[in-house]
Amino acid sequence: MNITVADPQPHAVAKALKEIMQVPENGGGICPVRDVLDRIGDKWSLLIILNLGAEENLRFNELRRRVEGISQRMLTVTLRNLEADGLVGRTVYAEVPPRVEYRLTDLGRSLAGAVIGIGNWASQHAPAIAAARARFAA
Amino acid sequence: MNITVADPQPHAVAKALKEIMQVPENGGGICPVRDVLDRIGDKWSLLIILNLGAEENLRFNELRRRVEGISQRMLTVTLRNLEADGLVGRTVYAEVPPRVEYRLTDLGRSLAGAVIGIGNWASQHAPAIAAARARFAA
DNA sequence: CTGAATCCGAAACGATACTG
DNA sequence: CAGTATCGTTTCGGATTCAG
Repeated sequence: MNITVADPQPHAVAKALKEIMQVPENGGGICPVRDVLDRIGDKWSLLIILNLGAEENLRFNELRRRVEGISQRMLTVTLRNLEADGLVGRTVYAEVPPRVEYRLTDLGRSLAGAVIGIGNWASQHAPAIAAARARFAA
Repeated sequence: MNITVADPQPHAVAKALKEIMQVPENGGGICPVRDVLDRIGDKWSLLIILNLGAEENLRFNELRRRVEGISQRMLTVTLRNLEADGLVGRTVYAEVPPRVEYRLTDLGRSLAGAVIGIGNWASQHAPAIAAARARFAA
């Protein structure tokens, strides 16, 4: 199953990109795309969002197992940032041992939907990138 | 104008994400999404791709002016990486003063199409993120 | 189990100077 | 114009330790 953007003509892509990259006059001079990419463009944010989007909710260590290679520190730090941005919600259950569940907010889930396009692209074109890299190395 | 993914049901998003995040058995144990995000998840790659996607081609300093804040060094470095990944093409004209044009390859343009979803999301939800951040700061 | 706090090395990044 | 080279800084992120 794939959810993809309709494959547009090159010109349509260019037109859409021109509009997206414009800096709104009333926005204080900052491009919203820049703003958002600065937030989720780090090493772990998108991976966490994608994994959270695949489930209803996940506990801290469940999430840690899925995001292979992430350290405890970075998972904590990144989750706090995503929480501050309103993309991830955090629920603490007063039990012992403690249980904490993370889930995407509505905002975060809408982002996950947008990121599916990247995910599909990555799944389909990873071999092409690997091939290009091998070619370039020579 | 917007090119968006069809707004799917939450369950459809989850199902799509589960498939995307799976590690293929034959892929040597690496998730293609991880692989791609490690490449384009740096500070400048996506911005360069988006700007190149908005035009047929751009010269070095044209591109530099559009990607506000990038240093000459990082523009060079990032362009070389994108070239190595087969996303950007580079054409040198033997003139004086020298002229070098950069353009997306077909592969790069297909990625730009996928990133439009993020761009649209960013344009639409940047205020929501800013609001969440302000709320969280308190 | 879920964190916070500290330390420290590696990598990313920017500034500057120089070149064909 | 379009880079390359070098240097210094900053930031990122991993390892470890401690705690509720």
